[in-house]
Amino acid sequence: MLMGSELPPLQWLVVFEAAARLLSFTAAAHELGTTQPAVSQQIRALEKSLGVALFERIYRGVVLTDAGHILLKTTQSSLRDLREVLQKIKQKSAPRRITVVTDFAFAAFYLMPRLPEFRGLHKEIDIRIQTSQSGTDLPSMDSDVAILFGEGGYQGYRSEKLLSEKVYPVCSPKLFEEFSGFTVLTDMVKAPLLKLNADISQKWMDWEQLFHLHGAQWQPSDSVMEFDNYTLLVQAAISGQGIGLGWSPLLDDYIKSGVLVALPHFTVESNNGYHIVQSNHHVPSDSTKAFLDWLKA
Amino acid sequence: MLMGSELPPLQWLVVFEAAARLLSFTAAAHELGTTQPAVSQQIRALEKSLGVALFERIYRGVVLTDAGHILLKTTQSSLRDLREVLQKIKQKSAPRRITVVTDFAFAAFYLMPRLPEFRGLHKEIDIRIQTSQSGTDLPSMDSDVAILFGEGGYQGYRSEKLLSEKVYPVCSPKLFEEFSGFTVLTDMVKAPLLKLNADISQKWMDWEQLFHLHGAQWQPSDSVMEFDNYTLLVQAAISGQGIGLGWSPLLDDYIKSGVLVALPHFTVESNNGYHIVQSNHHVPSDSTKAFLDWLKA
DNA sequence: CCATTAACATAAGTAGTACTTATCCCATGC
DNA sequence: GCATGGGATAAGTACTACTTATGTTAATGG
Repeated sequence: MLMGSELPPLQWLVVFEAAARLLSFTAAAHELGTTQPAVSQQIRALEKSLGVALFERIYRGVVLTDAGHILLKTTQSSLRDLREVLQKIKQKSAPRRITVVTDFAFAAFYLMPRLPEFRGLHKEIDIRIQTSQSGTDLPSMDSDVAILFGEGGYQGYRSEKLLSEKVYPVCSPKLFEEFSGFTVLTDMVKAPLLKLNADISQKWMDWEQLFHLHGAQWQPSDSVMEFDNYTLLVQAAISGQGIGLGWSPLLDDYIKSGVLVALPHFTVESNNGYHIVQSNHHVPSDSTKAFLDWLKA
Repeated sequence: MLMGSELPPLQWLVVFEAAARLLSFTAAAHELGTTQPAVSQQIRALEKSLGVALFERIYRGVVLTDAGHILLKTTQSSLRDLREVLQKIKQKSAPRRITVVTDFAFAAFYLMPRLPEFRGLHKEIDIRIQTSQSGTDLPSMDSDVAILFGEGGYQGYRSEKLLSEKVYPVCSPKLFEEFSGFTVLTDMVKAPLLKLNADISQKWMDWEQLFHLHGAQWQPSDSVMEFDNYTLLVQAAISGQGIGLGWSPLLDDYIKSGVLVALPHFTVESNNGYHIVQSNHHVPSDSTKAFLDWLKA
């Protein structure tokens, strides 16, 4: 008997993959160098262990059920990954593709603009960026390295601080002139404040904390615009709709090019920041090391 | 004997994973409900079939070799994926996480800004965006859906046009005033033209084609700035450094908010565009369908 | 310095699984 | 209504892989 959470014999999945791809038990048997009854029996066993039909038996052939389709997709990608890595190990060649997991803001404002530079240095390495809304879902990430915002110290992972959180208000040059610079904090409420929606911003600094750190009291006023997304907030700031919070160095390029103006008087820092997070159990490949060296430089 | 490209018995990998995780054959045997020699033999067989040592035998235990580390990473993620999907199928529950593969520009300018809206509609679905520099590497993508730029008609895939390529020059409002609008094409060479580096732009329209389609001759001049990355080019356009090419609707938000001004006289369209690409063999899940319906609306 | 211990390796017998061969069954098409 | 081509079933067999028993190794302690 099979235990609930245990895997069935994985050979069954190899047989299933061939049969599902070819939509024929006979053809699958031929490809696998075995016989049709062997395939038939293994598929039957797999279906029994799952309690779900994977194929519908039709006249002269089979078609996949919904469950079969779902299983095929994952089976193919997993088997392909395994085949690939086993091949690589046989040839003793290092992996050339690295996957980086991070959040939308870091990907869009920091990583993507800089990646071509890395590509210039290491043409042979292909970087895949993976972003997810459920940002810190560490256990399910099958990445070489993650770059996550937080306090650091992730259980079961090595983490290293890449950037400390450093926040300053930013606005368009036009708005900056209009108010002839903002010299005291209370000036700022004259302009609309651009704010990230609470469940998006997660651990990021918000206006309330910034005011508090400067010894001022934040009072929610009408002149606040909420955004679901940092990209949209930055766009609004650029177009002069209000004052946003800028993370250094995410927005450095925008400030350098004059699209945004920083109000450095009101800069605040915290113990949070972006961390390079890697699994304890994995030794980084040479490609990963090259990427991290470049990132830290 | 084992054929070159074939997989070894996958049970070996399950045993390997346990042994590598626990760094003990005895403990792995205990976890798997078997005996230490069984583990020892399977590891030996796996190492023999790969021709590489996976463990280094040290006093009272084992440690992973480099090859062992590499194999562990992929093995863990693949086995986790398989366990997950088999569990899901047993419970007859639909997948709730979908992975979208696309290019940097589409991700940064179109998808990411709009995703919070989708999240509002479907809180239970977690969207993962995966971008890669080797954009159209279709066979190796294990995604639910890809959104790729090109002509459509990918071998072995269903594709459906999402957006037609529609390009117009864009610049900052300031530059636009400065030249009191650009009314004829040749006006445009007065300002610096922002250009994507050839090996990045791939199939995208470039200035040469745009001039050609308007019956004008493009002559490379000094007033051209090259960029490795569309994000950087757009930043330069926003900050008034020159005229860039804007893809509709990627930059619509910027134009709507007044950060950029479009020069619609010179709009050109092509048969290229962004296509929704899905594998022929996979039936989209309900989550995927919901995402695609939202995307097309 | 030798005995003990705790890890993995090896060897050989055994048990159980899974493959093969042969046959059956069913739906279609001529 | 018979031939065809696909999968299902059944039973014997062969082979794989597990178990038990023993060997090997290296560090520790008396």
